[in-house]
Amino acid sequence: MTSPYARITELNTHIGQVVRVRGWVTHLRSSGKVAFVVMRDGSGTLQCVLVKVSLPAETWEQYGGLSHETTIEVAGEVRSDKRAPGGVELAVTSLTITGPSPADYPIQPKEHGIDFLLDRRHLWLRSGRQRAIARVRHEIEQAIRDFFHKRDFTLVDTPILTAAIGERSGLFSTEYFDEGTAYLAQTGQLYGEAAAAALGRIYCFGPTFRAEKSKTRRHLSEFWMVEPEVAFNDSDDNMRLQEEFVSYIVQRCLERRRDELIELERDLSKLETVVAPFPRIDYSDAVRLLERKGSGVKWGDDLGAEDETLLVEGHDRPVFVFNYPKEAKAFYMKENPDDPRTVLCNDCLAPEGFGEIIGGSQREDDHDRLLRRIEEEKLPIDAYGWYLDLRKYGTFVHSGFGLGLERTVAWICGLPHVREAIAFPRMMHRLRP
RNA sequence: UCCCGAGUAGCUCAGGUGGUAGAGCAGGUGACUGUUAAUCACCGGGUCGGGGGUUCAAGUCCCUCCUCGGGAGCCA
Repeated sequence: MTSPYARITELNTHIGQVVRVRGWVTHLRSSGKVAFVVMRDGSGTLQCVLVKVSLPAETWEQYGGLSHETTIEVAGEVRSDKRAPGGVELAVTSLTITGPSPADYPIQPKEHGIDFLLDRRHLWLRSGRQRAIARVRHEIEQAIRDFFHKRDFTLVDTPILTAAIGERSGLFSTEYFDEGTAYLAQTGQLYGEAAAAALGRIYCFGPTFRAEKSKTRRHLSEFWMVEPEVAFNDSDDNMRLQEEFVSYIVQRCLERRRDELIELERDLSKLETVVAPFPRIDYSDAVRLLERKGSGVKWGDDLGAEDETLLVEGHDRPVFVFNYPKEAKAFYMKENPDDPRTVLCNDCLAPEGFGEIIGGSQREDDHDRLLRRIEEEKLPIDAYGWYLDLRKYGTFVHSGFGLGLERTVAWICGLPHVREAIAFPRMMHRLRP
């Protein structure tokens, strides 16, 4: 009487066989003498059919003890049936409750407020939409690793606890033994530059932290970023790498996560056009274009979220905006030899108003110019001694970029807010669960 | 930090000009042999975010505080 365990996703290879399935109850429907239990095992969902007259009384009794999210083990014959969602169902002969669930399970198959759901994120993750997002995110992460691995990049894990270094925006800090204050990393880039001089092509991929008191659909206090750094790549090489990278990720999701994207009601035609090369707009041209479109932006300003949306209007793939004014960008970006007011850098703006997913640049490789920029920004020179060494001992042209994982997940899945793109989002007003 | 918006049943919300609260879903009970977020009947469920004020009377009007959401700045 011990039939084999099967995962729901593989049941169509067991038609006519008796199997056991373990999982959680997601829906209950009863018609008196026939009852339906829809269950989830993590691999898929399955409709189980219980017919009163063909079941032992105690098995039928068990049905009455079921509620939403009860953990059960069922056994029965796998049947092909047009009336079943997915075309396959289980004709139950025995049912065991292995984990009861009280009747007050809070998440119903209906609309809820975002605050309510985020307070119950640990349970919300069980819903179909959240599972689809998790699978697309996984595919994106795997695609990122495969892309770089195939191109002979070496993964270098950079520190999360750092001294004061990186960018200017808000830092999380903590006491660090006798060394004073440590800061949670906002980027692995500077360390990536050091590693690029050792290994040529590297990338880092990990969590990063920004303490800005920011409350918008594009912000998290903790998010994941992938940052490649390539020796001897100039800014043009850098953009070519970006467009090939982004196209690869999108096409791979279309190929392997189509079902999830359809469940998320994503318009796939908007993703199918994401193929390199991407259009490129010089910053100064972008400002002129924005002025014509009625934006209040002036040369020298960074571009706002609304400007970004205006720039990608009419494009069916991401758009590069390159060579921003020096003042709008970080100290480590290389001065543009053709226009010293600007630096060799680019943003990559996702279409449909999803905004900036990549920031990249060629790095300043001239020791003295970099030193001057550090002084101009009034950054603590002591902390940057090792970074300047990279220019002192065998300087080299190099470029890299950072791609925000959650923004990319949000774009590909069509999510209005990045908070759904990560299992347990960290935001200004949210540290738990 | 600034600008909007919202807090009413477990959840999502409705409550013209002030007269001490209502729906759907969820929960409970019952009916139903093929349901698809099943359907139908009945039942329980509320310090209307906190405090203060105006008034015979406040969910409703005024003040204040709190919490949250959306956006801005900044960024991936």
